[in-house]
Amino acid sequence: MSLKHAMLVSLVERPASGYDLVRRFDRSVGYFWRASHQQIYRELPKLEAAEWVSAEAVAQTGKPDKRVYAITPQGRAALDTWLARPVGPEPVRESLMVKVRGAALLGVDAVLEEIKRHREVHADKLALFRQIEREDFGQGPGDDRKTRCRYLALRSGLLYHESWVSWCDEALALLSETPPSSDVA
Amino acid sequence: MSLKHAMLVSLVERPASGYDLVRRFDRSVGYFWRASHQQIYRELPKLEAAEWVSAEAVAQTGKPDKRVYAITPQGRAALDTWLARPVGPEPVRESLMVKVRGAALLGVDAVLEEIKRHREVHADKLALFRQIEREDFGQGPGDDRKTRCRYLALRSGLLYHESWVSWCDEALALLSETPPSSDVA
DNA sequence: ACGTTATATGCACCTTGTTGCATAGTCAAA
DNA sequence: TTTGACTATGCAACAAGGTGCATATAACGT
Repeated sequence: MSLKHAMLVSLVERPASGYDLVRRFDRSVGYFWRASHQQIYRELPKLEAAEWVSAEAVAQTGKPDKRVYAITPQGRAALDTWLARPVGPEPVRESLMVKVRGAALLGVDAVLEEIKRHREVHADKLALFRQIEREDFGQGPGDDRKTRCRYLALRSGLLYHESWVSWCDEALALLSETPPSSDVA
Repeated sequence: MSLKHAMLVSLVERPASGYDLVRRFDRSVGYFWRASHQQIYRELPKLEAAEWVSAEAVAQTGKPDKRVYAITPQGRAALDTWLARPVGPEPVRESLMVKVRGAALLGVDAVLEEIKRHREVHADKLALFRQIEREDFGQGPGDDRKTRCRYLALRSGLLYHESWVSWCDEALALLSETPPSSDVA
């Protein structure tokens, strides 16, 4: 429900083309909301039809023309409404956990590999986020609201990947040492 | 992609009707994979068409008739294939974080309420999971594979909600004390 | 001349998930 | 006797997301 709103938030900062939005989603916004370029380009005409954004064609030299979108007052109002509307946490969907449940019944080997792979992915993200924390927030979370919000977004990613790495370690320890015959014991 | 497989895993334990599956998803499986009854009933004919499950009509006294589904050897094979196929972590999609990013630009008040609500939800889950941990795993994670997998699923939920509660506390502290004029300072 | 990378935009098809509605039998309580 | 709770199963419409494919300009290197 909130791809539209994530795009609006991005457009509040400054107007952008579809391509710009894709890149923003790949960078900052993408830490907490993934979207493919197909999805984004598909939403833009809808946002325009709802008059939440206005579009302007911009000719460029040396590059293809582009369409630059800006948020409208109606879009801004829609965003305010959405911000005020309480929404619960996203429902959890973890296929890794489905596999762990499967491991209980079907054997643990394939899942151990999978857990190792997940650990690696999360550890990489964690290292990246820790580096950003050192570089951008070595002096603390900052004083103004904007900086602190960026800091909190980063912290959210940090805590998330930290807890996953911890879990993977626990899981690898517990499942590796389990005697193979334990399921019939 | 893994609602089908989550259902198969559930059916490996024992055959079940659609209604049984719904209840299992609401209870144990639902800690890491949500599914509505509409979704589950929609998948069942597809699983049957793929011959991953077989169905049998069962007449009951005192209750409506039901269709009981059991996993087939082909279903079991499909499940093994899926377990062995590496899949990355689920993409992150956190509308709360989109709102926090919005708060940086549009004001913090609505989002503070939202964070408080999230904290409450996560704290409730956490309390529940801690209670289950005490009751079922007071003596530790257990010795056999099945128990340990249940334990790990629980741990995953625990760590997840713990990290959210921590984040909410950080966020409330940082955003409450931010001087309201800081965005123009 | 040829491939690669970056810019820039999209369509088509399919799967997955949500929302609202619909039906029907049994049982217990009010 | 009606109301509500539990069992049991679904359809229709829509929103959201994923996969694959398609196109075009222009800079840069080889």
